[in-house]
Amino acid sequence: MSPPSESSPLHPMLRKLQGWQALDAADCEAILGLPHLMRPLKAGQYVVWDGDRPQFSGLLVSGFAYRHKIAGSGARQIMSVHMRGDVVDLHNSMLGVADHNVQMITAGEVAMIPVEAIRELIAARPAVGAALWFETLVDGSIFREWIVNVGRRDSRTRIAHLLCEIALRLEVAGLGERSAYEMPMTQEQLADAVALTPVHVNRMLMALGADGLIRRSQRHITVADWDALAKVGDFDARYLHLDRRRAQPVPA
Amino acid sequence: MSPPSESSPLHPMLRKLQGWQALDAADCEAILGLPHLMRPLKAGQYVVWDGDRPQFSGLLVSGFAYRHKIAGSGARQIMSVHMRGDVVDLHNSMLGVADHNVQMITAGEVAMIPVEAIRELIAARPAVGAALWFETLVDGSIFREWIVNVGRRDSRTRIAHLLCEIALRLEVAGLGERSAYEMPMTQEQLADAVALTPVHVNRMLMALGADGLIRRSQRHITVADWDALAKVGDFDARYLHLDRRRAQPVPA
DNA sequence: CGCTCGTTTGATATATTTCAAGAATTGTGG
DNA sequence: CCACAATTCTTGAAATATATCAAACGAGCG
Repeated sequence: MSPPSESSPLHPMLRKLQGWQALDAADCEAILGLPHLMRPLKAGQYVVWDGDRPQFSGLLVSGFAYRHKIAGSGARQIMSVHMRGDVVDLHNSMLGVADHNVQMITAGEVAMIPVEAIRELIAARPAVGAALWFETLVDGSIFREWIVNVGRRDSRTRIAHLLCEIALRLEVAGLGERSAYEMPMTQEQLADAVALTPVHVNRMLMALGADGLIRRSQRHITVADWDALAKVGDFDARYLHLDRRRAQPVPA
Repeated sequence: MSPPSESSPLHPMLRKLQGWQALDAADCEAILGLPHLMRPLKAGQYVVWDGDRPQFSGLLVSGFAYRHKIAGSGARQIMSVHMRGDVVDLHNSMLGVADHNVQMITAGEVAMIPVEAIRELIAARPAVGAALWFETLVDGSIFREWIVNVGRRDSRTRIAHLLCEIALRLEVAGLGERSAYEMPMTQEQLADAVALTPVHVNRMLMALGADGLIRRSQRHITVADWDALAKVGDFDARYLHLDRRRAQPVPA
């Protein structure tokens, strides 16, 4: 298990948490000093299974992942998409029994942190506890927006909304620009995120292209006019609570 | 502002938090000693408006409330339903700016607790912080289930699922039995919770009745065969994390 | 270079919505 | 406590967004 360092794989998490809550030197040291095991994962591999009693909390160091559940009908519903720096199963590990799956979209690496170490950390350093809490509160806000997206927006709007969310989050994570980025998901996965059929997702992507809102070549998305796409997607970034984030040191 | 006491309106919250986390005498005293203002609210009144910067966190003491957002199309999506003992806007008040509305379904009372007092409490008493965190984690789990419900279940299943959730939560809150309870919402509100049309909700309720799964007279719901309804509703209570709750003193 | 997975397109089916109106229940002012 | 108004619930018929089924096309991979 690694010593604290600037190049620690835990660094993206530290940066993210600092966005939510002021952390002093001791807090930072404690975070970077968390014991962890680096685990390389292939595309499609599960990080947590529904029903598990996870002993570790996974921090996504590279690659993309999603949370999902399988309904009784066999249909899959994706509930969130995650990228570098996201703690992908605080929810499951804190609650004891996983109520959903976490699966890799692409290949990547996850730092596995023992739940016990996290519990001790938040007991010892309340500011870190608060930061982690905020992280889960923002996740909650995103879940709420997804309920609206899936429940009360038509297919076109729904997809445009997801394109906006991913664009913005990639930009904030330093993994692309909102105006041009690489979509990490297939259209089938997109479909399970917006609760539509892959066929229909495809048609709507074509339509958004035909209307000049986006351009695509394979998975590469170019957003011609951000404001227009946001309008079509009924996208108001407030729910991401990015404004709550404090000034950050420039990423390495 | 009230002194701590057995009959404090904050007592239902204490009981709920004790379910998530062991609290010592000092923790309990600190919770019951929280400053608060009792606010009577009429049916339909807003507790928090989307966009507000709430200075208080509302604890629902009596009556029912829900969270909702209005999509760009004007359609409303209800994201959760709340009852006695629920803290209805930790989310909004902790995040600073409300990203959704909280509105009373029925008349009721809300204890308004200053956000500052809560922040001080969690700083001073980490166990209480942990309990509140669990509360929001469980809320998050329910949000995730609702994404699935609204996204990947057909109308009949969706409604049966909601009937089960409400039944069970009423029972746990000591406000009814799962086999016979008073539905606090109109069919129009039900519709906005499951993302359907009121007309269609009505038809499906009639259908569930015709199939002998439930009986209704006005808002009174009788569940003839719980297991059958749960099966039709693809309802697996795990997401409510009730098993995490520890033994409780019998309610007064 | 052939296979597999992902995307694209077309034709048809269907669950749910929309529109409309009547019946029942609840609330309210006199 | 009644009568009227306003919700809420119920039912029917027609419209439509999205799903389903099916097949071809394209691109990455061993």
